[in-house]
Amino acid sequence: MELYKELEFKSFLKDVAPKEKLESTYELIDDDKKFKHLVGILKDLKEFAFDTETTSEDPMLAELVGMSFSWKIGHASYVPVNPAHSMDSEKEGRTGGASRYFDVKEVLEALKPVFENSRIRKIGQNIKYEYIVLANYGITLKGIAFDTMVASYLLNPSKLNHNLEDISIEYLNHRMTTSIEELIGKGKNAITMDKVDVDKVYRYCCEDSDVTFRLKEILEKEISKKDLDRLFYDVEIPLITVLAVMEINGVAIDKEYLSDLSKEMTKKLDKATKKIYELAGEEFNINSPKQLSRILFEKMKLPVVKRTKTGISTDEEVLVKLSAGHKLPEAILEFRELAKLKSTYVDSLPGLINPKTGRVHTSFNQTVTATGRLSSSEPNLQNIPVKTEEGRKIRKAFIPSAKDNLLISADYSQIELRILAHLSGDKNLISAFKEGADIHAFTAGLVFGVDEDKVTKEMRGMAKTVNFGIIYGMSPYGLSQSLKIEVDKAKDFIDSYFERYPDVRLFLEGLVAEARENGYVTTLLGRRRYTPDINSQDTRIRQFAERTAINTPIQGSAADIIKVAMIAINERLAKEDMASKMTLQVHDELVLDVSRKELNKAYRILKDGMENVIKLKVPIEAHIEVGKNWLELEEYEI
DNA sequence: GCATTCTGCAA
DNA sequence: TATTGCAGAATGC
Repeated sequence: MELYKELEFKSFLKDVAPKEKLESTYELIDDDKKFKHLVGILKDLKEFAFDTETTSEDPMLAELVGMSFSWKIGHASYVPVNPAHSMDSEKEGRTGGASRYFDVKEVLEALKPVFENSRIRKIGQNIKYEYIVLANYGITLKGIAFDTMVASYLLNPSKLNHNLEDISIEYLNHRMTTSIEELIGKGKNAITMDKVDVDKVYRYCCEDSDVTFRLKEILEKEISKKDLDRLFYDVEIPLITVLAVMEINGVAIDKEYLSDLSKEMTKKLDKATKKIYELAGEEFNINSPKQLSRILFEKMKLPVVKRTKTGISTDEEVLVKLSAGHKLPEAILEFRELAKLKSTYVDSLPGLINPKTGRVHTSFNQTVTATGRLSSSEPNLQNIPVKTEEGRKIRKAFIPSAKDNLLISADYSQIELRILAHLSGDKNLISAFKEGADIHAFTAGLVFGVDEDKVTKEMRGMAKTVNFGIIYGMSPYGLSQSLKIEVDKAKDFIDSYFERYPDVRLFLEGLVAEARENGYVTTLLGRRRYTPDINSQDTRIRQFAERTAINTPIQGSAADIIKVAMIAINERLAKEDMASKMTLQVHDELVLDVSRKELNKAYRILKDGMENVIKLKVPIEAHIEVGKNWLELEEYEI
């Protein structure tokens, strides 16, 4: 559940923000002389903002159709280019008159020394996008110095959007002028533009660079005011390049294996479907909660366990309970598992393979989560199944990029509890980690008052649930639900936990107090999340704010640590000129695609980078596995 | 076609 | 009435 997400009074802001033009001059570069002059200027600059116009939103498929540049307040220049495949533009009558398209190859050849000169500072809005587009033209963008999207995110990570439009309204009190879509029609882009369009459109492209450059001047001061300089310039900005390279690397997928798996699942699904129809006495859409409710609760008259906003719940928890009284719910559960895996992963992943590279290129989003974590989309490679046997089969489709390569996976062991030990300074928790104890068994020993070797599986399991719950700011009721015990029992459990870890309690209470006092909480590296609901009159909303005040510094510090590790590991891989590539990050796990020759070297860099780049009051441990796919990994140590 | 709801996958 | 995400299918406008 998500109670709090910053509202974006979008329409409101759009109505009140002024729309008058910025005091700016925009220039269309439409002959060779002007272009040469522009290149001459760019070469001698200390810094500039730029923006690319492309044919696709996916940078891995995008072709360049124009670029704008701004290097002083109130000015921008736009260079229209023809993508490589439509060089017959002259025949189409696109040249001559006031506008002319330049050949993309010639433009980029002239600009390459500028883009690759790290002494010229580059400013952008979502500049990871520019990095990837240019990389696909053989240009390595160097000197990335500022990203307005990332800056806006650090200033307030709870915002839903960090697009240029919204940042411009918030910090410049300026509403962006008409979008290209509004101007020339939806679905049209620069490829389909004619000469007249370009004469109109260049101003709007220039506005993007102009606004980006103006925003940088403001946002850099805001970043400093909030003491976010180190986090921004030493972590988030260097991370942009790391993420761009990971996205470009992509992951290889075993298409044939997935195709076989799909056929196998179709058969199983057919069987499950028939069984369900038989048990239900009729055919219906099993995927529809509405139709399923009719069958389960009206036709079969099974008991109602819980309700949703609009009807009766048929989720997993409910079906498990109903399984005791009837065979149908169990059959539905089996169907659900297969249908979910097939549609979300098995059948969708092949369609996301890039035809040029043969790999899947996820987006690692740097400005989405409220806590500082990354997110992954199109496809989300951070939720590939692992818990069930059927689900794990999907991991086998994730393979190295070459036949002689292997995957190395490294994951942090109990990173969030180690952070809790560090931040709280709790003696018991710290000594547990220093001794290398099994933390859940150790906790069980303390809470149940028995020696660690007397801890049963059940006791350990309960302690594990409590350890997780602590990180989420859980209530006695929450724990009682999770452990399926009485609320009083759960309360006793939590009380004895805090009795054994007294400084953890003080620390967590301190976080809530801090949120009330400052209006925000911070992570290890000073990342902020505001807690506007911490004094709400509404108990539910206030308690939710209290839980986020507890969870954010822990989850966010873990995000800080792995980000620093990623930068260090990438630097070392590059310095050693290695062919091994970082390909995935899953919150507490990194995956590298390595050649066998480099295995030991990559192992050392990975292990040392994850464990030693940041020092806590307790050791940080990374567990390393190697294998020929993401399923069949085996423990690896040198 | 787009937004909402329910559901379920991960750390 | 346990934190953070992304996405597919159904549904309704």
